[in-house]
Amino acid sequence: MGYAEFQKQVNLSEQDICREIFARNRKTIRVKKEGTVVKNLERIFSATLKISNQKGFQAMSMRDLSQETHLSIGAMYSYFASKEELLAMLQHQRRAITGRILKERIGRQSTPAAKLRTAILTHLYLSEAMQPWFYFSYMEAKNLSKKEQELAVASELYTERIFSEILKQGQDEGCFSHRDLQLTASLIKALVQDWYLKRSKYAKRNISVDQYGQFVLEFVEGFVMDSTGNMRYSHSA
Amino acid sequence: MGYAEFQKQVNLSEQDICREIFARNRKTIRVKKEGTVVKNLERIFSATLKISNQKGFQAMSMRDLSQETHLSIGAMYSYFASKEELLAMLQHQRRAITGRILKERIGRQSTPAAKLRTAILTHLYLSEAMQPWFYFSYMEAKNLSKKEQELAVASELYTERIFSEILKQGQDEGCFSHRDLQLTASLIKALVQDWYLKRSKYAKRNISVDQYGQFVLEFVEGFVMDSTGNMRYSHSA
DNA sequence: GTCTATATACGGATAGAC
DNA sequence: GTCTATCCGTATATAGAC
Repeated sequence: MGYAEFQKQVNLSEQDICREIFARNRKTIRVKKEGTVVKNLERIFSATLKISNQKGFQAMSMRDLSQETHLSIGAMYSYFASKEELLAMLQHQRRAITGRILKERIGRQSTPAAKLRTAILTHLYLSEAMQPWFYFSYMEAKNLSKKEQELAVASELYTERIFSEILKQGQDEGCFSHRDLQLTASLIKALVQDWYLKRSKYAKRNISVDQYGQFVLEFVEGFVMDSTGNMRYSHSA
Repeated sequence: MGYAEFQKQVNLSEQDICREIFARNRKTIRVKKEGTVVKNLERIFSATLKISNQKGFQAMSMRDLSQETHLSIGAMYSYFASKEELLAMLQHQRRAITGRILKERIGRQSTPAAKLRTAILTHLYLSEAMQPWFYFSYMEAKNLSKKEQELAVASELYTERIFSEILKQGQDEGCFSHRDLQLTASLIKALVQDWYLKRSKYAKRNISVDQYGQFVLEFVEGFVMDSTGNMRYSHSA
């Protein structure tokens, strides 16, 4: 699976994302015409991500946002009740999409080796397709309310657990070497996260997401696979 | 080399750090008595790190800081000209110490294998001894002025280069396998950074910095070392 | 050296016209 | 649905007393 193929299979346009957000928040959004809502939510989210990822969410004023979206401050407040709610919506949506797609794609694989590859690449490709969302989620997590912070931590642990359970299954079936499951999972996650945290560095060096993914796979598989190399015969489709 | 040994060899008390900051900023700091300055700088920096690492530097008000330091706002402004300068001082000091100690300790090693171990562990132990500083540097880098941001990026690339040059030397001498130098260095850095970025997670799991270091070494060496295992005989003292 | 009081600007949020 | 005008709290920074 390469990134191009992933993009074809998974629909992650800004429009689709905003339609989903509208569906979830139909009660609180005062504007009712779907076309209008989706168009303006796209502006609001993309502007928020752009400005926040440059100078931080706290430092972004509603006036900044108004200028970037070409909407008045009053109009924007038809779509969320407070700045904090805007932050929470972004975080929530990122988590929902990640969880859903990871689960779905890994579920299609049968062997632990294929699952591990799929988990790493899917996570990586998701973070590529939604890079500003992932970067934002990471950097702004500590500005959330206490309750939302707990959700963010839970989500982090959830994806880590996906990795560690695959590793466990592989160990039990004898195709992975015996390593500390939790620590291995943590390090894998760190490698995947570096892609979206330092994306401009990799862009400057002309490293594509496919190259990065292959490299991480080699790195991880060298550590995790048995020396008998039983991995070689189980590449995923 | 374990963390305990590192701590004995390297002096990184808050007091020493603040004395160094005073030395560098003698002209701009209006208070002149060294004892007073060092005492208050300790308060100011530790409070800034504490509050900022909880809710972000932008979200920390001077009133927050005043309360935590038990200094009035006016008094604090005797030590820096603006909030932005306070941010820059923290960043600058962290970089200066990191660069100096990394260079010094790696310089003492002779073989690439020993250098690699030393580079990884020294970076890790530094980030442990100064965890709030490292976390702060990472999370607040984008709030710096453009000029300071360039310094931060340069510093990031500098430490990455330290890794890639060791890898290069190892390849040339035939004791490391042939991998993409820059990418390998990036991933090593990502693994080391995860320690201070997710420190509370590791603390909850009772993973010590020594355990983490050993695990990262295994992970990295498995990827980088030749299968002949010529590493085994060159552990650093 | 440190404090209190204050200048000045900007923040989020809302009301009500259109 | 969107805009303009405005409320009111809080921000950084400074002046001048002690």
